Formats: sequence, structure tokens, C-alpha cells
Amino acid sequence: MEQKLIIYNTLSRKKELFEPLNPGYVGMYVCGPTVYGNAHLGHARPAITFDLLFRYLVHLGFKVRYVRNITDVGHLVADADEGEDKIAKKAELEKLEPMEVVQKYTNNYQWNMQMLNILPPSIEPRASGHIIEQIETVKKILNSGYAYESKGSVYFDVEKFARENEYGALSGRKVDDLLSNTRELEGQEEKRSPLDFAIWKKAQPGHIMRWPSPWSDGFPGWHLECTAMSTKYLGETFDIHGGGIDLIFPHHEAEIAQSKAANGKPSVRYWMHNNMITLNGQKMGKSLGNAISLNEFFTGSHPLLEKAYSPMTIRFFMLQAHYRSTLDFTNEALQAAEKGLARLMKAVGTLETLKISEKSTVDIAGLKEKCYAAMNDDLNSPIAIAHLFDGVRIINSINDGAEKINEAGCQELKSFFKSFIFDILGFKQEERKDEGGQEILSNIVDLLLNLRIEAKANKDWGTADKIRDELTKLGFEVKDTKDGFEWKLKK
RNA sequence: GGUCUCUUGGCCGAGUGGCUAGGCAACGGUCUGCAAAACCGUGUACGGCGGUUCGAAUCCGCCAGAGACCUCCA
Repeated sequence: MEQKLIIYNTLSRKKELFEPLNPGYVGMYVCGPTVYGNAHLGHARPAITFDLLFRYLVHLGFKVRYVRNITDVGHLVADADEGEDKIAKKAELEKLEPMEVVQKYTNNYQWNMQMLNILPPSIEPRASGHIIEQIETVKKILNSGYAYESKGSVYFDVEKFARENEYGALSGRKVDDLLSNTRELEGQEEKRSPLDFAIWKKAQPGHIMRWPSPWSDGFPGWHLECTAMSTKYLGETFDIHGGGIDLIFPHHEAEIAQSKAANGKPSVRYWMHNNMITLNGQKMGKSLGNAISLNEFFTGSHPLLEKAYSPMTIRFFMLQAHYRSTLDFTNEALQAAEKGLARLMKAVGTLETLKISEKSTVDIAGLKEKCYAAMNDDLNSPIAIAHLFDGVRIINSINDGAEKINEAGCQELKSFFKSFIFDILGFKQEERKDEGGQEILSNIVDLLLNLRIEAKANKDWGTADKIRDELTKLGFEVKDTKDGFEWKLKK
């Protein structure tokens, strides 16, 4: 663990040396998806960002517990007063059990993540499986005096909390500013202040997702699950909390307040946030209606896509940008990424066949150092990848005889190059899909046999026989017919 | 309206006071009967106008444009 990892902490707005609470161990929590639709390109960004962090921490020798939740309850649809949550609404539309909807999209998400070669987290807890913990958290917050019950719902008292604690540090917001900006929404008379948010919500009569609690039959508030589950699995204070930059306010700010109110101390030491994917300069988001699902990327079935893009192309595309920058999606950029990745992977193959020389003319140790330096500087994967392409040039130059490498250098190059590409950046060799392979094969055999007909017409019996004999050797049965040929593949 | 961020060569994207990533495309070369592929090589760009400085894409100010958050959102 001689590498010094620096990460950007959203809370301090500075790059800080990462030092875990318990030496050698890291606890990290990342906000996962709300499973009410297929995962889109935007979901891939935090998943890949924090997969990179997870992989790198493990590579450095840390023992990491990585928790990424599945939100399957509690998020309210646009109007807070309706009390109808996203999952239930979708269930109504699709005439499915809420848990059926949740399962379907959870499966889809996990499958997409697997395609992207994202390692499964250590624990993937579901909000619906932690209702008891969330009720306990509500009780703790009530006991600390920072929440109040109102008509069966329980609200977090933001103004009281802010008077006695720091509130808004993560997002840089002040309570006064927030108050002056608040829109008046209907049906908020249960709350003392518009800034207050529900930590327990009484279910309306028609609401299907509901659980008993001391206050009402209802469901937990939409920020509470992360507090309850991170505390349960990582402790009251833990190292890293990640998520999309759009979650900073109000979600993460609410989490900070809830944890402090419930446990009396700050919960998270390093806050990390990935930036957004844009499409034609606009944020890609489900609610904006411009989200392209990962399934659509993998199959090319979206009007905006010129072709299908493989999971590894998408992974490479994202890692070629820093996680804290916005990344603009275009077909051109994705196709550039596809070609670049192919060149990188090809060099990995070439690496296996390099000729060893007595002396070495290349500096492998320096290259390796630069790659680590890039990763240590707030996971600068684009720089690391740039250096790996220097490695590609070195490998190709050795292969061409322009440079030389000795046995030790070659071993070092192989081990570090592969560990960066496969273990840390998480790329994998993709097999070409064999879809249409049969059709292509068939076309090729037809092509050969048509050539044979030409040869026969020219009385070039040598060529004609050669084609038939070679095909036979390969396992084909070729028969001449009156007006052409027939063939089939034996076995 | 409030808060914040961004503007880099044909495209995507790093960097951030002097050493001027990388990928794709383009161009040149090697190879090849020709072509393709592959490989090697080549690119002084940082929105505009001022200022600070020996020196600025990098710091400061103004202007223009774009975006994010303020509401569910990755």
C-alpha cells in the first residue's frame, strides 16, 4: 500500500489524501438506482466511476466493503402531496405487483452492470428489505428532537436542525436562501416549514406499498433508506459516500442531517460525486425524456444511435473522461472510443508475442509510475489511459524491431499493463457475436462455389478441383447439379 | 430570480503560471502486384476584451455563450 491516493472531497471542495478510518479497511456506500425503469447511460456513470474506485482500492490492498443500494420504495412522484410512489405508479400502469416491477428492473440493472464488467458490490441492500431499520432511524431522530409527527407522517425539522447544527455545507446552501426560493406547493400544511422533508409518510388509502409503523400505515421517506442502510452495514461513521452530482441536494444533504440527528455525529468522511452525461449538451435524464437505455446501446435500437455499441466501448468511453467532468455523448465520440479500445486490446495480444532481447531500450518502470500517479490523483483514468497508449506505442515498436526489451522488462510490462487494463480499469476481451455468422458462412461457400463454376467454364480443372477438395477437407459435402451446385456442412 | 460550474485544435477529451496529454479523424511514410488492413510519424489549440506577471490557455475583472442545482433524477 505504498501508493498515496488523493481524492476530491465534495464536502471540503478540495483534493485530500485518502486515509481510511481503520487502517487497511475501507467502507464505501454508493447510491444505486431507483428500479422503476430500464437502466440508461446515465446509470452507467456512477456504476463505472465507483467500480473503478472499488477496483483500485482493492488493487492497493485495502479490504473494502462496498455497499450499493437498490431503491425500491419511497421515492415520490413529482407532486409530494399525492403520496404515490414511483414504483406503485408504474405497477398500476403495467398491472404488475410492485415487487414484480422492482424485480424486473433490478434484474435488468444487474444484468447491464455485469455486461459492463462492473463488479457486484459486497452488499446490495434493498430499501424494502430494511423497513424496520428505517423505522428505528425515524425513532432515533424523533428522540433527538429534530423531527415531529404530523397527521401520521413524520417530518425532519430542517430549520431547527440548522439552528443547532451545520446544514447545507455539502451543497453550499443557506437556509435563508432556500426559504426565499421556496415555491408554495399545495398540500404542505402538514409541514412546519417548506424545507422539511418526510422521513415517514402516511399512505393514502389506495396506496399499495405500505408497512405498519407507530405513526401510521405508510412508507419511509425518500432519503432515509441510505442513512439506515449505510449505518447498518458500515457503521455510524464510514469512509466514502458516492453518487451522482445531482444527488448532492437535497438527497445527500438530507442524509447528512438525518445521520447527525440520529447518531449524533457526522457520518461520512469523504463525499465523492460523478458528473452527468449530456446528450447534445443537455443532461441525459429519465425525467427529461432523452435517456437512452443501456439495452438500446448494446443493440443499437434507438433512433439516435448509428449502430450498436458494446459494453466495453461504453466503459472505455466513460473512463476516457474524468469522472468529475460532464461527458457529452455523440456517435462520433463513441465510435472513436471503439477504435481506440480495439487498438489497446490488440496491443495486449501483441504483448504475448514480443521478442526478448539482451538489452532493453524502453523505460517500463517510468511508464508504470506515471499510470499510478494518474490514478492516485483523484482517479484520473483519462491520463492513465493516455499513458497506456504510450505503452501501446512501445509494444508495437518492439514488435517492429524499432525498440528492444529484455526478459525482466517484458515481465514487468506484461504484469503491469494487464493489471491496469483488466483489474483496475476493468476492461475485458469481448468475443464477437456470432449472430449472422451462419449467413456469412453460407455466403462465403456460395462465393467459392461460384468461383468454381467460373473455373469449370474456363476448363481450369485444377482450380475447380482444388476448391471442391479443400471444402471437402473442411467438412463440406459438395455436389454438382445440372444448373449449379448444392452443398451442406456435414456433422 | 438565487447558488455554482463550464467554454481547449475537425470531433471527443486531459492539463492548469514557463517543460505545450491521449484517442478518433486528417495528412505523410513503411509494407503490399494493386487495394484494404496493420504499423510508424506529423498537429502549438485553449470563447472575446482588458489587467497582474519576466512569462497566462492556466491568476483577476468585465462581456458573450452554454450547462447544473434550487423538484424526482445517476
